[in-house]
Amino acid sequence: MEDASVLHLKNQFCFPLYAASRLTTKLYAPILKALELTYPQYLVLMVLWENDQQTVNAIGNCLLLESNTLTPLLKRLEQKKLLQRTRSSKDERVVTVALTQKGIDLKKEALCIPQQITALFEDTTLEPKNLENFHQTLYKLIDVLKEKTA
Amino acid sequence: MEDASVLHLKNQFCFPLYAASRLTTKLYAPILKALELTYPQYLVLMVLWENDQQTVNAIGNCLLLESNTLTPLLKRLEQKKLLQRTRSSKDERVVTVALTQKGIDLKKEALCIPQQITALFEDTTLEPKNLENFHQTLYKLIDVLKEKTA
DNA sequence: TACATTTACATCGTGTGCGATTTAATCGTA
DNA sequence: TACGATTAAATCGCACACGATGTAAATGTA
Repeated sequence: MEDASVLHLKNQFCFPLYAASRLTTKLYAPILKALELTYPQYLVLMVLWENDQQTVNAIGNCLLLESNTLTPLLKRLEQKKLLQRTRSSKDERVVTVALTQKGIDLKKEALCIPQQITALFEDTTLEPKNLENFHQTLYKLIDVLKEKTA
Repeated sequence: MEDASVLHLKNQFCFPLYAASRLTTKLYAPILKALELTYPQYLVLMVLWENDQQTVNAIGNCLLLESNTLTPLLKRLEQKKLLQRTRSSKDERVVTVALTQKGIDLKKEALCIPQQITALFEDTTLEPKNLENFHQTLYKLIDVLKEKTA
């Protein structure tokens, strides 16, 4: 008997991560559509709402993304007048990203989003205690993966 | 004091899922590159290695993907001579996907991949017991998300 | 001060994901 | 048996991701 079961989807942890991530994005989509945002755009704004005036590099460190992904994304947010990209005069290589007033104001609209998402889970059997463990393991996993893919 | 901490990345479970999923794909990339496969292509092959001769729909049910994503991906795998797409004669709407001999043979090369991935985690502090819980919660989460995004 | 190296961002090409729509075939039902 | 509804893929357009490369500015060092 050949033990090919190692190759079954159920026995790997890669696939469920991939599936859960995509489904989560899909869960946010209708809520974010009201703000005319995609999920990655929402992430960038969360980073800036927490700390305004960051470089492309700094935003990338928070989200684990690089300029090849961020530059076009930031340009789209700039076109929506939510932020402004300015090349630093001190170091011409650096681009600083700052929220516009419109971008700052959008935070008020976004404040209710976490609540809306949480509400979707209220009638489910996902135990908060398990979720706490889940959250911790997820971050441990990320740390390991960051090291292994560096 | 405004409680904007609900919007912090650390307090959401959406972001770590997104990050872990991307990092995992990156972990597989160099290993899959030896087989000239992308990660989603590898997933499709895993589905077919487990059960050959499936419709586009059936593959999509396994991976939670639809024809708009699968059709181009399957065409690329067909170009690589790993599988063949055939429109069913019984029901002309249905396309059946079958591995070629080359596709079947590739399974032997892939059998060592899970082992290689596992080996990368051997020196880490991720407890197998925690990972078991993690895996379970992940699948529960997927079930809930599937329902909520249906 | 020259100049190789490093750094920050941008650009390019390829491959997903996915909402929306299209096309063609089949099904259900009057 | 007509014919509207449903179904399976495909197509289209847009927005990521990301490896590889390019460009310009800053840095380190002889």
